[in-house]
Order: sequence, then C-alpha cells, then structure tokens
Amino acid sequence: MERENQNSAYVGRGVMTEEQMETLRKQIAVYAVICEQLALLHNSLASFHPLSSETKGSRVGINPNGDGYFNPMVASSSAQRISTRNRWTPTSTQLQILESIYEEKSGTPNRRRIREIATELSEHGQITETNVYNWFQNRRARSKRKQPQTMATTDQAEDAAVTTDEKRSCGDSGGFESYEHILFPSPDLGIEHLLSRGELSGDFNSYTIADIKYKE
Amino acid sequence: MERENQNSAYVGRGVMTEEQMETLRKQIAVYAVICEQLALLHNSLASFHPLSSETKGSRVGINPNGDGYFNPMVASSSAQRISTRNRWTPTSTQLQILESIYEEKSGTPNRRRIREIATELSEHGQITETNVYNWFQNRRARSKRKQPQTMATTDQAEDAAVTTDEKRSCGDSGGFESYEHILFPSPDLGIEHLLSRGELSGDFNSYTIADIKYKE
DNA sequence: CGTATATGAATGAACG
DNA sequence: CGTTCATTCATATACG
Repeated sequence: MERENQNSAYVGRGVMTEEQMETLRKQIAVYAVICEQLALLHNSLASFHPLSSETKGSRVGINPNGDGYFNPMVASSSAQRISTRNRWTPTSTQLQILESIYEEKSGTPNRRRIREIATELSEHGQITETNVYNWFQNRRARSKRKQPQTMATTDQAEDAAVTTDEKRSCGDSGGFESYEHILFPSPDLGIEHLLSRGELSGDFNSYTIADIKYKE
Repeated sequence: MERENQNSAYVGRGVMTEEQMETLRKQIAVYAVICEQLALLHNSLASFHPLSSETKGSRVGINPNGDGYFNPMVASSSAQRISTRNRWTPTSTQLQILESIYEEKSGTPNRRRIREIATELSEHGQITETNVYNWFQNRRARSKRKQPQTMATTDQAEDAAVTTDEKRSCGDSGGFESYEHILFPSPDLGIEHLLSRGELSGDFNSYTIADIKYKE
C-alpha cells in the first residue's frame, strides 16, 4: 500500500499521501489562525460595545427597494474549478470580427445580435453564443477599467471615489483604529502569506489542536 | 511533542489511516464552524454601514485612479483588504439546499417562502433574504439563458455553457454524519486556491484535500 | 522555469 | 424578469 506517487484521483480508501496530509495540516492551521484573529477581534469589539442583539437580517426585506444592506461574508470561499480545459479561444479571424463589431457599435449587442454574431463566427471556428456574450462583457468591462487610468488628465473630477472598497473599512463604528491592523480574514488574503512561508510564521508556530500538533 | 502513536503527523511516511483522516477532517470542520460563528459575532457587533458618502452603494463604479486593485496574485503587500467582502458567497451547504429547493419547485418562491429559506440557510452561514431572492432570480435567469442556446451547429454542442448545473454540485464525500449540518465547505475546503497560488513550495500546487485532481 | 499579464468564464448584485 | 455591471477565479501565454 505504498502511496501512489501521483496525486491523481483518489488513491485509495483511507490513506493520504504525505502532501495531502500536509495540506490538511496547513488548512487546519489556517483555521486556527483565523479563529484566533477573530477571537481577538471579538474581544476588542466586545469591550467597547454592549453586546446588542443582532437584528441584521430580519428587516431587510426581499423587496428590492431601498435596503442598503451590506453583507460581510467571511465564510468559505466556494471554489469553482470546473475543468475549464476547453476554454474557448477566438481564432484571429473571429477576433477581428469581434473587434470590428465592438468598434462600430459600442453598445451591447442584444440577444439576437449575439446570436447572429455567433452564427457568423461559427464559420470561422468553434464558438457558442455564450462565448460571444462573454467576450463582449469582458471587452467592455476591461476597456472601461483601462481607459480612465490613462486619459484621466482633464477630468479628474471625481476620482475621490477611488477605493470604494477600501473606504468601506473605514466605516469607523465608534472609532477604534485597532481594527485596522487586525487582519481580519476575508480568508482570501492575509492568510496567504502565512501559508506561503511553509510555516505558520512567528506567533503561530505551534498549534496543538486536539491531539495533533501543527507545527512544521 | 506528544505525538500520540496514532495521530502523529508522520506515522508511515505519508499515509494516514482512514480514522486519522477522519479526525483531521472533523477538526477542520470544527474550526470552520468556530470561524463562522465568530464571524457572525463580529458582524453583528461591528455592523457599520459606511455608506455615508455614497448614495446608492456600490454600483457607482470605482474610479481606478491610482490603482483600482487588480491582480489578486500579486497582492503580497501589507495592504490588507480586511474589510468585508461585500459580496455574499453561499457556502456549499447553503448551495446544496438552494439547489434542492430550486429543483423541487421551479416556480418563484414568494416572499414568505424566501423568508423561510433565508432563515433556514442562516444556520449554515450568513445570509440575508435578499441574497436568497437574488439567487433565485439569477438561477432562473441563467438556466433560461442556457436552454435556447442553440449552439453553433450540431458539432460540439456541449461546451462551456452546459456545465452550469453540474459543476457546483460537489457531492458530499460522505464522512461525518454528525457534522453534516455544519457549514463546512465540503470536500474541498475552499482555500485550496491559497495553496495553489504559486507562492508555496511546489508540493502543494494543484490538488485539493479530497484528493481529486481537477485539472488535467 | 518561474513569474506577470491577458483573458475566458462564473456569479452576486443592481437597474429599468 | 430580463439584462447588465462589477468582481473574481482560473488558465493560457508572454516574458525575463
């Protein structure tokens, strides 16, 4: 029952390769870190606020009229990893046509138009309507992201709006700045460097969770 | 230090018994729960709504003046985007439930139903009724877009657009019954993208915990 | 070879 | 409800 050298699909009932186990340990360690951070955060918050009941989701109302809710989500990041092994890539001919269509009509092609385009392009290679749709979506979105950056010379009018996303964190609910440096886990970020060290840096060097030692 | 004989990290060079693996998975699950609970706690305590300077929320469009934040891969600096990931992401448990509800009743859930669902799902992670509402809206809209997809001829019709349904179905890998009500992100922990992000020592490059290789 | 960038795709949320 | 936007993930490819 030597372990398989490959981590291909499922080696066998109840065994893990060394690497897999390592991954598991790291994941546990990550959770440990997150928990710790959250605990710290909670403590610091709790010491300032009388614990009031939540009532966050009760009022909201599905009705799409003004409900400015924000939904901080810290939980799992659902992974999506469909095998994109057949990722469509436009042929050069297709790309030319797409570009020219994009040029001539900056508007978004509607559904029929998409269909037409797809039909047309299908003569130059595999393509689906979805591909066309995505292409236009991306094309538009990305040209929009790039434009204001380069030509923003004259109308700098409103770039105060930058970091819409950072400002959010400055919400300052009563003012304690210690909030800032608590690396609160949107688990995407901030944990990464912990892992990338191959060790759980510094403070978190040895976790004993239950009966397994997570050190390295 | 005290490596119990059976749980020690390196019993037989890289293999674990099924029992050991089970233990690990349970531990991870427990941590996941704790994290989520703490996150909820945090959210309720720190429920701040910083939309003081915005009228309508996030639709305003970030103005990418300096940098709008772009490539997640290179985000290595200390600038942590702690704050809320504004966008809700269903946990896999939630997703399963949603899907099953969607299956059984293709009609539009009325408001009462939405509320029930939201309540139910809130036990598996943060969620609002609006999230549920949106989810159903999107689910229906997109499944409808998928259907009239008369692909480019009868060739290779199965393509990207088709997989929308199966790909997320991530069947539970069996395992802990007593934990199945926990939000634990299924076989794959959802942080595997952390592990495969290149910064790691190459051993952890592309596989997930469930030992399923997703790429080919 | 390893990293950086470009880009197809997925999806929550918002708009009309 | 249908459509669109914004953001993010994953991968292919370019680059050094």
